Amino acid sequence: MAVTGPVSRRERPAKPALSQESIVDAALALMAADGLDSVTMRRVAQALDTGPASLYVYVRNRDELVVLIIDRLAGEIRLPTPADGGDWRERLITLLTDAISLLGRYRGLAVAMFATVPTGPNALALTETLLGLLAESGMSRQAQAWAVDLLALYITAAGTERVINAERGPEPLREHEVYAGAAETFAGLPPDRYPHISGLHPELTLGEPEERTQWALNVLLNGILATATN
Amino acid sequence: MAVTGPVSRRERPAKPALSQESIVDAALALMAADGLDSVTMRRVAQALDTGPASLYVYVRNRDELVVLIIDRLAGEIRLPTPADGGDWRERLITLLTDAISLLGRYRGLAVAMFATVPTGPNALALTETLLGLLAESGMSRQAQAWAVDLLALYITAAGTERVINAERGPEPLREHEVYAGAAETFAGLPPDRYPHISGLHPELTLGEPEERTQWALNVLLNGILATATN
DNA sequence: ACCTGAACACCGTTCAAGT
DNA sequence: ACCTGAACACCGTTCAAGT
Repeated sequence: MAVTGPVSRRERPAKPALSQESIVDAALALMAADGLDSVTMRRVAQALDTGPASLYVYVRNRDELVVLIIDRLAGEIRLPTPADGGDWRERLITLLTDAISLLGRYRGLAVAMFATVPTGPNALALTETLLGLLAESGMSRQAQAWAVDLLALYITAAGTERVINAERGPEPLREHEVYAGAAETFAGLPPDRYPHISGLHPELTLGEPEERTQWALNVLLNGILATATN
Repeated sequence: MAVTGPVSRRERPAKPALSQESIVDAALALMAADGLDSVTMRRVAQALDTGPASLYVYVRNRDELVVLIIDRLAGEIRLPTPADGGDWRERLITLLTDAISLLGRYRGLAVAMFATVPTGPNALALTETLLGLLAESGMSRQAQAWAVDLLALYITAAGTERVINAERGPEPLREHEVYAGAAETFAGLPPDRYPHISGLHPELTLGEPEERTQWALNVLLNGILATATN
């Protein structure tokens, strides 16, 4: 019958060779499904069909793995080119909006970015692009420098707020809980003790996240253009 | 000799009665010394001379304990009264600066605030005060509502950046590492690939944190006043 | 009702031993 | 050099059993 020999035995999907890249791949799959908290050394190892100790050959520790994940995801943001048209401000707002949306797509990503100064190649390319757009604005050099920091701070912070929407998990989205919870708390407050909070109903809970973000980005750019750096 | 009986035997500092308050007290002591990560149920229990299971009588879980800690710390911020003088803008900036400085004093606090919508009494009092000041500004009602959110987002984010300074731990402050690290990374970058980053030296790393914060707060307020809410 | 010892189901990281 | 089983030192939370 069939010749015996180095037959390709049917196996589970071929165990991928261990490498820094394959480790980040596996981590990213966990991240996409269940957020950064689910990216444990043990679970990443399990996904790669090995033990946790094996990962330490390619990665110093979990923090370094997180840094690698962040830079990989930073690479997913499309950087605008001059060919895209639009003035610096339009292109900048598009870029920042994209970044916030990415940060909101992975639970735990935005929070993790506060703990790290992103210096990976993709993060640097992003900073470079950001600074290029700001350089076109005509603002002072010091304003450009501080602006890039402030904008990075804002998109990271805004990203943490968006994440609630992406909730999956066992129980079906908590989005309702959170929003209703906040609105409800404000609504149920005694007006004599909290006159301003009560009085600002319904404005406090009005507006879609996207609308509020666009407003905030315009606030930042208008403010930066209007504020002296000394 | 001495009368025997209900003598006060020399003991270690009297074991305090367990209560939600004593638990938060113990947690806060750990927090002040080593940051939020060091506030584990097991260590809090140990500080109170009991086992971790005992805490669950007074606190649903660790998350609830963190919420209680946050509100307790929110109570430490001095709220300005009309007697303080100054217009709304001055008083607002003072309040926000104080909040950022508090958030920077406890490692992990600011990051934790992103995970929770603070609805404790002290946090609400802070929001009420903030809205009161914004109400004096003459901006639209919608702008007031969105502004309080944006300002809260900013102070929390700014708080996370400050924390590095408060580093203690075994190894003596990493402050140098971080700052030098960032400056060094930027300085060592190939100018042909990163012309804007390289070209913006030394502005990128210029300015004390306080100076940058004051600029950012003015950016936010100027921007808010200059940006329509629709 | 309040408290707790012991257990359960996890973590990150190290290290000696294998190939 | 690369890989790994087993261990170490931790976690949060639960639960049956005590008072």
